[in-house]
Amino acid sequence: MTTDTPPAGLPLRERKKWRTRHTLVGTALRLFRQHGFAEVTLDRLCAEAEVSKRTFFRYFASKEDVALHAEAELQEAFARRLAAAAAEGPLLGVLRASLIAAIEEQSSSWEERFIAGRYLAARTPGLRDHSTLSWYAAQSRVVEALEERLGADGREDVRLRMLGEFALAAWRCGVRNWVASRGHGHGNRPGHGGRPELVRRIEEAFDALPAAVALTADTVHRPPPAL
Amino acid sequence: MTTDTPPAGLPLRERKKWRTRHTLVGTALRLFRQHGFAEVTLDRLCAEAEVSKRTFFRYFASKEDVALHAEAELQEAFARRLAAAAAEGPLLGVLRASLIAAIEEQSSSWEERFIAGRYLAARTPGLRDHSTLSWYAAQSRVVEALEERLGADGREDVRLRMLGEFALAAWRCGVRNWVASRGHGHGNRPGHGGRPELVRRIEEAFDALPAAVALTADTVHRPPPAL
DNA sequence: CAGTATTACGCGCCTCAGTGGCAGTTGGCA
DNA sequence: TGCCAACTGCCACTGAGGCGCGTAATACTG
Repeated sequence: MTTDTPPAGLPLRERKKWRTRHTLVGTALRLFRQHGFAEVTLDRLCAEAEVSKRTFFRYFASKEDVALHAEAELQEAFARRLAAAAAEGPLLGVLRASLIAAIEEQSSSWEERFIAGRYLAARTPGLRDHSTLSWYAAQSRVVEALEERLGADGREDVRLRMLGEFALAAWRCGVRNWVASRGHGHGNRPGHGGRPELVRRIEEAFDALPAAVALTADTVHRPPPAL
Repeated sequence: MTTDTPPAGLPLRERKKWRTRHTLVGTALRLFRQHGFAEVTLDRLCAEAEVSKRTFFRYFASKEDVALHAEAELQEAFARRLAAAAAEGPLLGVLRASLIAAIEEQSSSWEERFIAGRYLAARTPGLRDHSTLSWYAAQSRVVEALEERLGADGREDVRLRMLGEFALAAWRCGVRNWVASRGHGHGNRPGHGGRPELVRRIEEAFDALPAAVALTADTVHRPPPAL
């Protein structure tokens, strides 16, 4: 199951922690996929991963967290990218580029975990909710950091907050359509359904953003009449 | 505590149900405000309201639901207004008008409950999350209804979904700044902090929407230098 | 290579939200 | 008046999440 070697150069203690976390995520995703998220109790998961429940909660704040850990990694990468990016030109473009870059910097084992998480979220309302919330929180953090950096005041100028919401909307919309399109393609053809496709969907959503503001009822695209 | 007479003309059974729900919401808000959301157990709440816990869950899906019931009412009114509205001109304007109308159609006892809920949510992460989720769900329902009505396909044209996200963003942003401004005004001066102010904040957010798309770093409003 | 300070871990216990079965009650209606 | 259906209460149960404390491993110091 992909690489399970901890990043070299870390002190022993950190390597152990890395392994514990990695084991927890791995066994959790395996069990959830086999038996369903709700059907796997934390007690069982902990028994399987050979850690105490007490320890589990030292690594993850909730049962949902362990299933969606890949998303948390992405959110962190996004925040890092944005902090490192130069704030020049349209800020929406900066947000967009940071998000795309964060996706593309992930490893292939991340992609596996991410897809596994989305798979679970697609059939588990509780997980969908958790994902929604975590992205909203990530967006809030990002906007606050940006406000700090630019010396902006969110109470006086709401446009920056709006930008955050836009980026979040594009992400959600992109992921949504990406997931939907993965269902149709009879299995996972290579080059279809992976990260490139996800990135494409997100960019599509970003592209549609400016035009959406002025959308009227009669400029809505309707699907071709069913045959 | 405001009106507690059930809407006339209902059959006896419905009036009883109305009273049960009303009692639950009332005692819940009172207890939560007195002792904090987390400190009040459902057992205690049910004892105080003189219903069994089993019955509580026939009325509300969760402990959070009863605290934020006012928001659910507003969401429903919003959906109704939108369904009744003519889909002409810019759709964002239709969404905006429906939301504002929904707020303004509420009773004054609703306003009390709404404010009480926001007060609690402001200091209870779990409630904030619940509110966030419920609004996101409401927005999804609204967009789906609109897609249905206009015969649009969300997979082909993401702009309609984006519109939903815009409206949601304006709501969030409006409420956020409304709550923030209520804290400063040394108590609740009449005409300040009520629904008119809330509506004003939301409209402000809607107004800022189009300009936000093109926001650049050097056009961000900065607060006047602190003295 | 001692000894000591940190830090993580496991165990057992607890609270409480939320669920399900089943029996009792009450309103609607003929 | 009596039946049916909806509603409610009681009770036992599961599972998430938290907490104190004793133990064991790692890191640091001389």
